[in-house]
Amino acid sequence: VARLAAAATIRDVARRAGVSMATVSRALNGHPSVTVETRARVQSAAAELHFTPSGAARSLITRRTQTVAALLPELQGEVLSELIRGIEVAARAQGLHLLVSSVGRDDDMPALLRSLSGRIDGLIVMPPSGAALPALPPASRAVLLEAADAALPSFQVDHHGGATAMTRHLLAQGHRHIAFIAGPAHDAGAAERLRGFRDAVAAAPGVTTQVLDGDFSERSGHAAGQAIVALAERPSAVFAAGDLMAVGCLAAFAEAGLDVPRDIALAGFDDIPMARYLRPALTTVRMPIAELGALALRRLADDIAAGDVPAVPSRHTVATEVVVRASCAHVPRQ
Amino acid sequence: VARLAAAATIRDVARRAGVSMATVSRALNGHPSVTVETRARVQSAAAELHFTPSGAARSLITRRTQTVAALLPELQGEVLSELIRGIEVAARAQGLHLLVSSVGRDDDMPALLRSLSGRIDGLIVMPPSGAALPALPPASRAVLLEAADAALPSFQVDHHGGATAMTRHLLAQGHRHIAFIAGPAHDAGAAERLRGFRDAVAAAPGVTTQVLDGDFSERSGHAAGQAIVALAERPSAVFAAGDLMAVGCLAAFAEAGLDVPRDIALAGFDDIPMARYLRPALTTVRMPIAELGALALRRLADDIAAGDVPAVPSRHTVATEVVVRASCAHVPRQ
DNA sequence: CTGAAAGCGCTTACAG
DNA sequence: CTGAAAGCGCTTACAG
Repeated sequence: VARLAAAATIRDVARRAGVSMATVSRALNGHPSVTVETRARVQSAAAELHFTPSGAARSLITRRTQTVAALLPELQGEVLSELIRGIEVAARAQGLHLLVSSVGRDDDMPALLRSLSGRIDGLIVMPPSGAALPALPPASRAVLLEAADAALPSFQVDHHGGATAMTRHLLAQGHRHIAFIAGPAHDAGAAERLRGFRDAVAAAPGVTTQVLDGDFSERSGHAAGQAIVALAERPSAVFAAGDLMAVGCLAAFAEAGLDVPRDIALAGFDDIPMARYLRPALTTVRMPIAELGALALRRLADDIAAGDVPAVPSRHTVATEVVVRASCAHVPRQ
Repeated sequence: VARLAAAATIRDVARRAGVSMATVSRALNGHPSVTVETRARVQSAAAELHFTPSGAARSLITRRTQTVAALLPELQGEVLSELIRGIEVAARAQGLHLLVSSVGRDDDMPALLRSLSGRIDGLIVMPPSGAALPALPPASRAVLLEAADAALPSFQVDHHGGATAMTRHLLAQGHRHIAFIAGPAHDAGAAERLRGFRDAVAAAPGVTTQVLDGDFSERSGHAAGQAIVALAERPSAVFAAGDLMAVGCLAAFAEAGLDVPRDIALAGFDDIPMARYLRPALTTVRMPIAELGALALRRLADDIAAGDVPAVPSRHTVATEVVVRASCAHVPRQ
């Protein structure tokens, strides 16, 4: 039976170059105290043998794996890929490998963390919506995403600020009766969006509101849209806490013969890729997801670089942006 | 300055349990030849010290890292997350960690592979569109995605079959003049879709076709749609090689006052999330992306488990599915 | 059933 | 500038 060739080790290179293993190590790692000739000899020996140092062996002695893990919940397609992209690009810029693992609410986080022990230099954790933060090993470097903890650095989207900004935008357009389709109560981000909406309207006298329940699904948005259509006093604008709910709401309005934005304005939150292709295109709140991931990774890399000095916990909030499209039109004053 | 606590090692556990390191290792790894009492003593000592074995040390001696890498191109949001999800879930089921890295066309693949040496048991590679397959280290286990190679196992979507099936669907609906909006020529999948379309119409006598250029972007689909509208003999159906191009095409038709599907039928390929929310909802070809990733991972895991016996190269094709929605209607025979 | 010892493939003070 | 040696934290024949 044929066998896969065994990889060359530093010992093979040393023998071939006629030097010690220590010299091979120094030559290949760019240590200054190596003659140009020696280095050249080592390099060609290494090349001839296709030598690549073993990451495992190196990690064992240097106590660095050049790897970080991202533990992420099962997210919607676009958000997940944006987040991974942001983290991955930043990781590569730092020379770090990225291990990803999704974690469901009933997954065994402790077991996962144990299996990661000695394989990573730190981790980025985004707990599943509504889940408690898992206990992290005391010696581990970690950064939190969309969650906060007194002991760890964390990065969160400013859901409150985004909802406030969008609500102010609607108010500025003249809307005085606004409905809000909320996300699930157990989701911290959804709760913040609702709070942002409430805070913004509280600051605007004479505005009436209506809050409808939703769960971020298109279906729940559709149901909310139907409920809004049936309302005795119909709002002039609807702010859905998630774009998918806005999509469902839009369909319900179309079915009821309501034109958006002429009869009723509609805004969403998330800026999913579909938002700009809807008819009318959806006004919404964009979140810097990739940026969020990149910031977390860079902070983690900094903390790792700091060595065994404990990280100073700190909370960071990243700003959102209102993206104005056709689904919200100015309401002329009566 | 405060310090992060150093993690306990197997030596600490041994001392605490009053046994040798060998016994600790055996007890913790479920080796049968350990007394229940000894195992219990070791386990409680390990628990008290929060001991978790070092992955690096274990990898060095066992020559297994329990980790595989996925080298993926910069994909569109949904495809990337589906693929990662498929691979990740399958990896977890096998007890493997997943390292992900995106690789652009001008990224230094060899350097990346070198930095991965000794950190992974194998890899899944999906080369960027139009890029040559990188040289893989001879000793590495690898599986290819959306590419083929004589020496490696590979998994590919059946683009040709999907395009053929969709074309047949259009033919069966009575369409005799069909336009095809092609993807970029350098993309192997796009070329296969075009070939599938051509093969299907070649088998149907008396059918006229028209092939327009596109690059998978909405913009190029929009341009193609405008060109189709301006055609002297307008086709009764349009098959866009990608959903985003279908979206652009649909917009061009709407601008020209053409109703889909009454005036003209439209089909896409990919089944992006948006497809079902379009008005009319888009008939398209769905690809089992998560399944593709899962199959590749499982094959890789099998090859790894086979030890140093070289893998038998083989090509696998995963089937697609025509998803019929409102954008294609039956054409009554004249 | 358990222990002492060797060794996985590197890096790094310590000498010279 | 270079080498011999120790050691990172494990696992596994080999004895007993």
